[in-house]
Amino acid sequence: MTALAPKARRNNRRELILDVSAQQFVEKGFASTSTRDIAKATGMLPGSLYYHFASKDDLLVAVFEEGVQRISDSVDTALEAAGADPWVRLQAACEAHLAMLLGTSSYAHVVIRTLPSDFSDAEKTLVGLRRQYEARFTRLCDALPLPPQTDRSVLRLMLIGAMNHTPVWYREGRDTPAGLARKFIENLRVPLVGAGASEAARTDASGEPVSRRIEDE
Amino acid sequence: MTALAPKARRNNRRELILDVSAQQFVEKGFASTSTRDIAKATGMLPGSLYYHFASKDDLLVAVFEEGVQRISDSVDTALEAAGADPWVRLQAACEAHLAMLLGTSSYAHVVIRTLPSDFSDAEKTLVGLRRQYEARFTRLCDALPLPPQTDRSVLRLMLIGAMNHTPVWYREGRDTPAGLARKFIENLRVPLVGAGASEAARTDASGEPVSRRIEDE
DNA sequence: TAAATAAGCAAACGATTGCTTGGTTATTTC
DNA sequence: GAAATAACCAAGCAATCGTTTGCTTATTTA
Repeated sequence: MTALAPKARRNNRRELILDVSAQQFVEKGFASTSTRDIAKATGMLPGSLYYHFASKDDLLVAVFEEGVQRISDSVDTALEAAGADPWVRLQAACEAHLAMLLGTSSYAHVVIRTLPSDFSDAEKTLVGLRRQYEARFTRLCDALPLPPQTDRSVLRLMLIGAMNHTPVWYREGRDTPAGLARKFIENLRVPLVGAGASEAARTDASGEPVSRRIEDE
Repeated sequence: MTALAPKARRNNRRELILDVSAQQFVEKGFASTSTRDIAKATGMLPGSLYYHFASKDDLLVAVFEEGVQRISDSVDTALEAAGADPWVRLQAACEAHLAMLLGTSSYAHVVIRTLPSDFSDAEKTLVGLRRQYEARFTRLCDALPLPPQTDRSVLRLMLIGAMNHTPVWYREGRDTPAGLARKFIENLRVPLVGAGASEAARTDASGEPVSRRIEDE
């Protein structure tokens, strides 16, 4: 070894700083969180943060990276135990995603809330990280049995948009991540009835009078 | 008259300030937009803004109100011409919502992007305005012919979340608001095929017994 | 034409911002 | 036990922030 890893010597408060930052970024937003706010919550002086991070932007990138790591791990773990059915797998991924987003940790929430375009220097990094994570949903949606003309990209983006909006309205007790994931998938899933019966009710693509949903009976 | 309306005398640059503010709030975010930025873009001096608005927060509230007004009018107008079919009506509302959100004007975008909790003083005002607007979607979703156990609140919140996420990924030319609205609705609409043939393909998603979508009639 | 007022300028206030710099302490390593 | 270094303190810098205050100008109204 000798010239091996630096390996956190002694108590390293880097993690504490990250925890506090994630929480405050979610509570007040990045721009409205001052480095002094973070320092105070960690029990340090403002300048001491710069021993661990080069800049405030750098601190956000670190929180973002940790958030992507955590939510990715969570989804991957859920998928390993999810079996083979494509809809069940997608639902499991959504449940893991929502659990991270609505849970006590703030890291995933930062990933969702942060607009990469607000950080022109790190924009590519942030977009790349998020894309790598969301690739999981691309694959999951590609595996779904869907009518041939379905736009799977739009389906995926709908689902991601719906999930990432939950922090705005979610109330603990009234719902659960698992329950929401189930309802989300239930609302998107098309019952693939045998023998293409479903196409009968499909709409005319160009937006004009669409076949009615319940017309008979 | 004598004691009648104040009635904008001469050129009133209030509207210009609002336009500029809406644009910059969307571009850089509220906290990262300084009053000096806004003043410069209007050709005024920083202090002059305070002749028209009492504070920066006040300015945001004004933009927000204008945004709610515009998107509400747009949706209402679309609904007047939309006929009676519940799905067609919902799709028309979505198209109007998306057109405002993805169009050139920034007002609606501010409404979507602004987190009321970031403005504790005006939080109730902002939430109230947004709720009044979104009530339109509550009514539209209530009118849908859906399986009895469907959670219409979740359906509505899914749709709103999906729509409000579009500014993140929308690219002009590749999609249109109308096209997206159609795909969104298409993905949510369940083809009510005759005689419940669909149940065959239903699966129990997460180990919980999921009530089937289409069971009766 | 005189008084009133709408609209904005000019200049600065105090507070807060992200960050730097030089020194200090405690722990390791040799 | 000496040298090195990880981790932080103490103090402050320059820039920017939202906002205020007093004054000027141009347009209305009477």
